[in-house]
Amino acid sequence: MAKVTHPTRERILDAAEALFAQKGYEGVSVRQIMSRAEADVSLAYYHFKSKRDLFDQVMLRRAEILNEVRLEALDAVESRHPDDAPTVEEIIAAFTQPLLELLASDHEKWTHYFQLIAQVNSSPEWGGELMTRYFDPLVKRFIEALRAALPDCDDEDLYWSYHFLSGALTLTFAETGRIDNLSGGACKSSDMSSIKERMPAFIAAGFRQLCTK
Amino acid sequence: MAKVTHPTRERILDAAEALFAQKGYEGVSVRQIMSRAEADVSLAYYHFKSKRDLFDQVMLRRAEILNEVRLEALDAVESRHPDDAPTVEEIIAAFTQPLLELLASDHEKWTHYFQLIAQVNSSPEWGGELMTRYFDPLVKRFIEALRAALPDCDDEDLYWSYHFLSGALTLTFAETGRIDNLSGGACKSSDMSSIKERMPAFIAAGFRQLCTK
DNA sequence: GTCTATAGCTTGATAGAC
DNA sequence: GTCTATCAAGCTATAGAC
Repeated sequence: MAKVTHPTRERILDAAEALFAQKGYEGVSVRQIMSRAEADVSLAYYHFKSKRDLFDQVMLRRAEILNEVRLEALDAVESRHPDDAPTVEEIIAAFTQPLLELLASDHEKWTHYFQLIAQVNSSPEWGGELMTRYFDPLVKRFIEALRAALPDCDDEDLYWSYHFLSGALTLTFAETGRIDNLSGGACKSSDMSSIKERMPAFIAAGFRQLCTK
Repeated sequence: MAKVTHPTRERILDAAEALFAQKGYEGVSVRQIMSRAEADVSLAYYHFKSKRDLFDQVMLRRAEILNEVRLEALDAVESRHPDDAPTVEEIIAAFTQPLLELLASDHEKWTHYFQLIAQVNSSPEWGGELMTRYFDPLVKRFIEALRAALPDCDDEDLYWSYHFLSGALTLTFAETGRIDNLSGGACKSSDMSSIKERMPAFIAAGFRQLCTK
């Protein structure tokens, strides 16, 4: 059964997502959001309790989808290994590949969401709490899978390796244009095939280095 | 000759740095900054042209120091190799070790600065431009050193590897508390010796994986 | 569900006395 | 350099007609 959603509510969420992604939570007013959504200011408070509630709903909407598709990707990898553990590369790919597929389905909206996540993840005020709230159950499942693939690894190495992965991943999908400037145009933030070819290999090598005796 | 600095101006910069780091540029008012600095609001506009100018001066103050000490660290590594190229590990260590030393000299203030950098780096609005403005000359020198250490590496692999490093580095030094929550206390954001042991090894392995034929 | 109108407050920035 | 006082604008949020 498809979830019934109000088109206005969705338009508000889309507008809020785009503006929060660009300017941050405090950098955007409800008025600017509703102007982009082409609806009256007061409708924001009809559909949501407050600005903060609107932000939380923006975070939640795609977090649920993201957690679902990543979990499916991990399940698929594990079902291909009924008797042994998947490799580190396969597990990291199951963590990153779904992001590329979501981008392929609707680049603009998912880019906004990933930009928002990158800023939340880097925020001392919200990073620890919000990333934990929305993504911890899934991340813990991935960490368990990695532990099985790296049986000699101790917890500290595993968690720090994941942390390095998290930083590289969120910055990369934030598409800030930084690498475009630095490389003088040789690399493009939006070039997803370049990322697909390189990130899992780079990250898996890091995990092996730290987690293999 | 020591640079003459006004104590009030420095107190304003310190207060602004701490608050911008915690809440972001838009999340903080000039009044809050001046309240923390224990000075009148109007003094902000005596010492700085505008809120934005104050922000720029916060960014610049420690960027100059950071670029200087990192450059010295790279020079030191290279002067130990008059005839051959330093290793990838040595170069990455010259990039990360100075941050740990600055933290050891004044943990609180440098932590605020690194938290600010992490948020700027992840911002689509400012990340590309500001990181380029303040850090590009230094980063380009490090990339040239890495190119010499990895002679078969093509530019794209090199720049993407640096980008993954940048994400891991800025998130790690932002000390958001995320890894504390995720690991259930097994790892601590503020545990610099854990970072020192792990980050250069993780990152250098990634560089080698991508940049070695 | 959508609008007008507005309350109550905070913002960035400045003028001018001392 | 430091203060008081203030402005014009923008802010979140709500009340109430339709």
